[in-house]
Amino acid sequence: MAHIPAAERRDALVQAALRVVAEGGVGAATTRAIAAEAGMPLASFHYVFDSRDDLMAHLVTFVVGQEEAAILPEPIVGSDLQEVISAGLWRYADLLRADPLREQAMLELTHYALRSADMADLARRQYEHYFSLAASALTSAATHLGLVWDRPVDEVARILVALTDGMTISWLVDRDDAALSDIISFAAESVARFARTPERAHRDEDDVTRTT
Amino acid sequence: MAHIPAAERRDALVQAALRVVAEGGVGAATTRAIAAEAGMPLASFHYVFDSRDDLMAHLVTFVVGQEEAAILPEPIVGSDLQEVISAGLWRYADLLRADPLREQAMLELTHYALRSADMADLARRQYEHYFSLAASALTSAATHLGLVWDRPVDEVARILVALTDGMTISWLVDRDDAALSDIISFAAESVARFARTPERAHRDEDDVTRTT
DNA sequence: GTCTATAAAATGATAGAC
DNA sequence: GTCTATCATTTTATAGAC
Repeated sequence: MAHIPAAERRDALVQAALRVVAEGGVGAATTRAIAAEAGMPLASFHYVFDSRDDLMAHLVTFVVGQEEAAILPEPIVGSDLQEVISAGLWRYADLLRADPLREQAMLELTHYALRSADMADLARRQYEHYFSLAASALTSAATHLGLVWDRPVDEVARILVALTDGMTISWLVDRDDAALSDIISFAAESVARFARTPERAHRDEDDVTRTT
Repeated sequence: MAHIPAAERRDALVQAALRVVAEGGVGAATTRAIAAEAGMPLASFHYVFDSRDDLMAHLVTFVVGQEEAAILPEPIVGSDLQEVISAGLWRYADLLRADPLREQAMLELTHYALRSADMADLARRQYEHYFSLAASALTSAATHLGLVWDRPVDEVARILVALTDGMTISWLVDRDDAALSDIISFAAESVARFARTPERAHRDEDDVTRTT
């Protein structure tokens, strides 16, 4: 058959692997299934990847970049912080509802990565990336509205990511759109309370930042 | 060897399977690995279970009951609702830190169940069970303190479960105890705001009780 | 470089001796 | 009822023809 650059084959196989994982879970991602999904003979798989684990590591790395591209097409603007956060969460929620299997695959890949000594670090980086994305969105939103965060923005970002993961699992399990809406409302309202106008000096009447 | 009642073998295999999943993930839960962990020959596996899927279904059912026993040993009392919720979440967090692989296994089993047409319903029941446990804890806490929930307690329970799942994943990924503490503080404070004293008549300025 | 054919290992499931 | 030995399939990985 035609000659295809190795880099191109690698990309095609990684993307095929994501589709296979989305369709049938990590367990369904056999070398044969992936090669077939990519329309290649099995041997092409091992020509560009050392092993199945090699590809899986590349897959985890790949999906992190994908998530960024999907979630941050452009910054959200609005006049109310709660509204802005809500809109951002809804954008993710729409993504989730449009392609549930993909988000399910993302979570499964995180768990898969955590099981391997080598890939566990990839999972950590994946989440650091999420935190960073959330923090940057929160910072930009607050700045735009002339607000400052009451707590370190990294901390607020973490909470937002946790809420997102939680609502994702919840919705994946029962597909309850009303409940999804409830969680988004709660998250937006609760997280927005961490921002204040900078005019008002920071009160440290309740310094509950750390109880460890 | 000695005769062992079938029911006993089934229990032993299910518990062995949970240990294997905790140790190496769902992918590591082969029939051989499970039988070996239970100290039985492979044939005993198929003597009491029709197939691997048969056991996995029983495993998912089993872990739901386990989670209940672990989380609800006795109701938590206190003088402040936020404190009570925080204490409840800390009890779960301690469980998580004491046996991280077990909670990781729980999440993986949920994803595994969602992949199978038959078991997807088990996952739904699993979460309905979680919601119900959370709702009952929230009701009892509020009642104890003479408070009523501003929103349907089922809705608040869902949010609490989502927060729990989110903080679990977050901690499993980076094992950051300080971040865990932050999320618990946030959750307790934010969720507690949904409760009010019943003396004050229910205002229906924002009647958002049900959007189903 | 590409692909068919096959080796090597792992896995689900069972037969049949005891 | 229990367990060893084995089958049948699947899967990872590679050899070797083109």
